[in-house]
Amino acid sequence: MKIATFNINGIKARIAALSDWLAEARPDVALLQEIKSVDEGFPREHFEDMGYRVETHGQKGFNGVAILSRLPLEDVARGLPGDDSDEQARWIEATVIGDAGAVRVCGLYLPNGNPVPGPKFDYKLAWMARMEAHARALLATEMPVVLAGDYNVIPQDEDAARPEAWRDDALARPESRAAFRRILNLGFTEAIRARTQAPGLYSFWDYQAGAWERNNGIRIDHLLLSPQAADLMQDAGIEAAVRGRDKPSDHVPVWVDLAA
DNA sequence: ATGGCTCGTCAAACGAGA
Repeated sequence: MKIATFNINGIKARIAALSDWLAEARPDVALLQEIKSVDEGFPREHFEDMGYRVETHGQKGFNGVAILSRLPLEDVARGLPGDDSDEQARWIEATVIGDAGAVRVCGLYLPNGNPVPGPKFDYKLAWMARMEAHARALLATEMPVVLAGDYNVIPQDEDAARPEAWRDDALARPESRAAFRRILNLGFTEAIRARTQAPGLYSFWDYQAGAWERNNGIRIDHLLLSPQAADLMQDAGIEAAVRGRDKPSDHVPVWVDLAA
């Protein structure tokens, strides 16, 4: 079961680029962030015609997450538990029925948190505390669980081409990194880092200042595997070349392949 | 880089992103 995360930066602007990548990479599950669309505005039929079931959790203008799946889905849930007053569409999860077993898959769009300090940074840290509590509950099910998405966290300095430029940014602040490690330390395995410790692996390059051409990137899109999911991992990768195509998102797909 | 581009908005600048 190949599971990918991809922050597409607007579904309407990315139909072609996303469709091309789906057709060539053929992930079983694609977790999308920043669809920037309400549910009724998502081009559902286009992706159904490509063989994908479509589940969305959208909102007007910003944020929004979705699951595309070639495999059956059960028990779809929308919204991160822990704060009924939170209106932002940043979490969707479902159970994917694979040929060799079921996997609970969560797609997340973690808040950016800039500027620091301020209410947006407070919201980011509160959101991460809620995610930690929910991740603990998911681990207790003892199912294979995958937490995949745009974390807006640069875990370590080697995950940025210019770490000094991010030192005071919400993506690299010690509080953000500590909150990320708290989730990881519940018992999750980060898919890419289970495969390689190499520096220079990025999943985002800014549209500005020739960031892609200069390879001035950061690694902020991650897949965290529960112990039961990590035991099934076959491979993982980052599709960096997608950033160099026509009308690209500023993020690229990151994926894991599980024996499930 | 105190923001050089891109997206969505309900139609022109502006907020948000990272």
